[in-house]
Amino acid sequence: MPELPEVETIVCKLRAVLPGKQIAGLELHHTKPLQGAAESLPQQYVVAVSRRAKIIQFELGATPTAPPTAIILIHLKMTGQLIYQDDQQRIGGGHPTPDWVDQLPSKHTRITMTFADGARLFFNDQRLFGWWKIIAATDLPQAHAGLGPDVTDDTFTLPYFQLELAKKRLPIKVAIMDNRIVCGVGNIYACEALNVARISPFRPALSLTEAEVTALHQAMQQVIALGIELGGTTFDGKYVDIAGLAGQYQTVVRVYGREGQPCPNCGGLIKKEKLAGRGTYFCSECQI
DNA sequence: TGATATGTTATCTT
DNA sequence: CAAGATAACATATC
Repeated sequence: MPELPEVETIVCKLRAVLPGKQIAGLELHHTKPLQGAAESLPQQYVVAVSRRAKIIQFELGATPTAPPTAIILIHLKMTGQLIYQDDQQRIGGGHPTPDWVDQLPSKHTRITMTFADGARLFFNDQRLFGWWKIIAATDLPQAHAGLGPDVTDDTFTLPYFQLELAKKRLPIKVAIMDNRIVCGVGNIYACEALNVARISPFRPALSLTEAEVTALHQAMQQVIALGIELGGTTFDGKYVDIAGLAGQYQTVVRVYGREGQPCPNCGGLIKKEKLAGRGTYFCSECQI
């Protein structure tokens, strides 16, 4: 489920509670999602919680303020959730399912992380696409190899974007969802950004004019920033009111999931077609 | 029953 | 070799 705004939201919430906590252990309910040495984790402290692309990072050290020596990398993929629970509160987020409110661990809980103070962090994932990787801090650059700049980062500059697009004949929507070009734009926000910029998802990337690339660059940053501000997107009517877990971007969504409805730019008909295997929503009038 | 799903990557086919 | 399309991962829901 999660796109970058949802991941960023989870990271912010966990950053408020995890740093300083000492890990007691990991309980593996399923072996597939975990790679790396889980036996090295007990006694380690969470020093920081960070993010790169859609990868959540728990930086671990021997004391609460030590430089991190190991990092847990977590990818939620389509259906992952991270839910933190102590005796006061339940926070976190990810794919909206009954596990948000049910007793945990549930049948979808793959990993439970326990802390010395009794708090627990549950990793739930219906489809088992998500993963945890435990690596040495020195291996972090290797783990990020091949990733382009984050859409939220200063390094995602307009000249860089122009240069990359000028090389590709790919449909523009496929290009902006390619992590080698730019990280953090998933299917929902790709559709949204192209609508804001009034560009057809099917246009070859290198066919965009300089003005169009500029508008798209800005639109991508704008829709991602709004997504983060609203705490991500929760496309599930049952859980939208659950404080601490649901996002609100779905209340301002422009085209995604709105086939047959009017375009917010021009009132034209929003259509849905398949592009590179993904549902693609766009205005048939103004996205040219 | 079949289509679809907010992600990424391997493997085909041109 | 490269671009582009398709399949694959595994499960749930409509």
